[in-house]
Amino acid sequence: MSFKYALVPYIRAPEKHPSVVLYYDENVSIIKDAFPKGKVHLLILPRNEETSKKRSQEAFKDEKTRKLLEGYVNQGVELAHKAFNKTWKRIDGDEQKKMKIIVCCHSVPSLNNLHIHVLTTDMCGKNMKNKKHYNSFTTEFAIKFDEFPLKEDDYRLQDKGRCESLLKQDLFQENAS
Amino acid sequence: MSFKYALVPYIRAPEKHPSVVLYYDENVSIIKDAFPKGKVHLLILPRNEETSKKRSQEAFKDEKTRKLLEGYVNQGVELAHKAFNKTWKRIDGDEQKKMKIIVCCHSVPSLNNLHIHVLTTDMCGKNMKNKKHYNSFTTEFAIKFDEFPLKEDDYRLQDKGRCESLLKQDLFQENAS
DNA sequence: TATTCCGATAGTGAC
DNA sequence: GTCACTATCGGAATGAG
Ligand SMILES: Nc1ncnc2c1ncn2[C@@H]1O[C@H](COP(=O)(O)O)[C@@H](O)[C@H]1O
Ligand SMILES: Nc1ncnc2c1ncn2[C@@H]1O[C@H](COP(=O)(O)O)[C@@H](O)[C@H]1O
Repeated sequence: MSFKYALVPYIRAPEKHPSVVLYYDENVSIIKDAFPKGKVHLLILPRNEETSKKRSQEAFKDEKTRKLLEGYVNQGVELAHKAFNKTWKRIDGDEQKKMKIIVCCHSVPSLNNLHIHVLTTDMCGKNMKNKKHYNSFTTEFAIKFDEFPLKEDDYRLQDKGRCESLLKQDLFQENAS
Repeated sequence: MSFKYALVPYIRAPEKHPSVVLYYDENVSIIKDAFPKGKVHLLILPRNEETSKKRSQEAFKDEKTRKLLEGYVNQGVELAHKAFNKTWKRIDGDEQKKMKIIVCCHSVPSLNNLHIHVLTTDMCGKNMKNKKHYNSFTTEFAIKFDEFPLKEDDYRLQDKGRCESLLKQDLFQENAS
């Protein structure tokens, strides 16, 4: 089996991987990303076989699929917040302020099974190692979940080359003042 | 003083560097290359100031200069053989067979003072570390001493870019059968 | 096409 | 645009009372 199917076990038999799977039901598995790019990094994996085969751009054209996943996205964000707060506290002690979370799909994924990234915005996970990693979450290469469905003329529907070029950009930190 | 003049001390005052200088007289210094690319690697340095300033391509247009150096080249080869035989012996015990020696100048040198490389063909010196090193002695980038004077249309007289491109070639071993 | 140090870049192989 | 490994490539400094 190719590396491209590394997520299959968590889709097929989530019950067999309790140390990785945080939640599962008949629709999704929510797992810890094995190579986290943020302090907390989860993946939401739709279990429906047809959905899992599709690119995010195609799968989330369908409103029913989108609506179904929305609830799980909220749940994933909640899980991420909980996991983050277990290890980290704000210096100012303000527990009302919540860590920002990115919910997105890569416009050109490497793994074949549809997955939604849910990660904290710190970009300082143990496996954040290079420009490609960074840019894959901080540029338009990352399609935010709330951007779906994409407009018909969105280049990320077709132009793989342009998407890939985003990964080669210089590092840029939003809100660096 | 820039690194480009690293050889100056051995030209100006060879008597002060007995551990490096194997031979000197009023015309040349013969020294051990500080970063040998072969098991034995010597440099012949003409001491005449005008000659030392010139590129090999220009200096060896002059027959008198060539003839003067020829004798020292033979001496350098002799010294190289002696040095090599001090450390290495042929498996077949045939002492008639002598180690092959390359006598050449780099078509685009890094150090400013004219120098002739005299080195064994093993290409396995302690400081043979990269493709550039290897190709600088195994391609036309190296102008063999007996090629001088170059023909007027030899690209190595003018085309620095083409010379440099030779250094990027894939490694190739002559007589690898 | 000096050296060393260091970091970015690029190709490979993975069952 | 998986990871991990390796090779390659690229810049900067090199000096000194
Ligand atoms: N075996 C694995 N288990 C869990 N997550 C993985 C595994 N292999 C890769 N990943 C993650 O899966 C994500 C795939 O990214 P992408 O295909 O670009 O959307 C990356 O964040 C990887 O860190
Ligand atoms: N300080 C030094 N003393 C002796 N040889 C040196 C020194 N610095 C560099 N070299 C050698 O000088 C040669 C210069 O090569 P090139 O200028 O390309 O002909 C190389 O073989 C270097 O190893």
